[in-house]
Amino acid sequence: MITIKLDKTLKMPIYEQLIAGIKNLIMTGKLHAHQQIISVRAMAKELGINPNTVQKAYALLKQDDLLYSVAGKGDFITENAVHLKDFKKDEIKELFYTATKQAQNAGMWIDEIFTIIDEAYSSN
Amino acid sequence: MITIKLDKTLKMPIYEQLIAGIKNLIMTGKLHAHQQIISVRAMAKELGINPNTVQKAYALLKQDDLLYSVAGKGDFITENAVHLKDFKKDEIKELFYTATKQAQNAGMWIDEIFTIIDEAYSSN
DNA sequence: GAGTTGTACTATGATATTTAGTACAGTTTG
DNA sequence: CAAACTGTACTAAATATCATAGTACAACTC
Repeated sequence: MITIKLDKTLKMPIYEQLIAGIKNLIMTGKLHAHQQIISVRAMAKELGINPNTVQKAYALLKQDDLLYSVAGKGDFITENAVHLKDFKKDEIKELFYTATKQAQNAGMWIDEIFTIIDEAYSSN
Repeated sequence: MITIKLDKTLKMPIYEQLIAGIKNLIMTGKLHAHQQIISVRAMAKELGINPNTVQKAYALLKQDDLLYSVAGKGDFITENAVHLKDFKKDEIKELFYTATKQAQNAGMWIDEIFTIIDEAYSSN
């Protein structure tokens, strides 16, 4: 059973949370190439949101070449999705960059940062 | 001359960017305790935005006990602002945590992360 | 007294998000 | 074949957030 967490109280729009959730399922291998993804209407029902919101997320994923649709059948994961980790790595690198810059402004030492990373990496 | 960068094209609201900018000025020592901050109207004029937007930012900073106002005189930096770095550190720690988790999902090794941090920390 | 300060309103416009409902062509299933 | 599914494309409405515009008032400075 595939589960995606949504938090309506967050500022982040539902469709973005859904996209992030699906990307995560792909990266963690829970969704693989050519596998069919749950239908727009079924996903909406399962998450308790509007089908239009799901469709928006799927459309954007299709635009990013992570999903392709077969008329009348459904949506499937693309081959290209394998490279998601590579694209994601660039985004993550940017995350670390801005976080590090903020840490410097806050007067943190690099060893302090390393300790945090170590702690986060080891924890489950 | 104190400058704060605003980018209207960003998704982040102007008032939040302003708050971040002021916090940064405090943390870098460009604004110190009991120092008067530029008035609501003057700040608005200088940044080319509406006074109401500045007021919103100031009100939130006051709520966070980083500013206090003296009727008829203006707004000033609180003593408490000295501890901004400590609060900020907790937020930054959270940033590193989520980034590290995402990095793990993307299949990055901890050494890879350390290299990025090192690079970011050394660059200006 | 004139000009400044913060603060408190009302009102408006723009935009983004989400939901609701309807419709249609293609495919699968019974 | 017919019913039930698929993605897709609309219109419409409700809601929330953000930013702007304008006005007003009490307190303070010069």
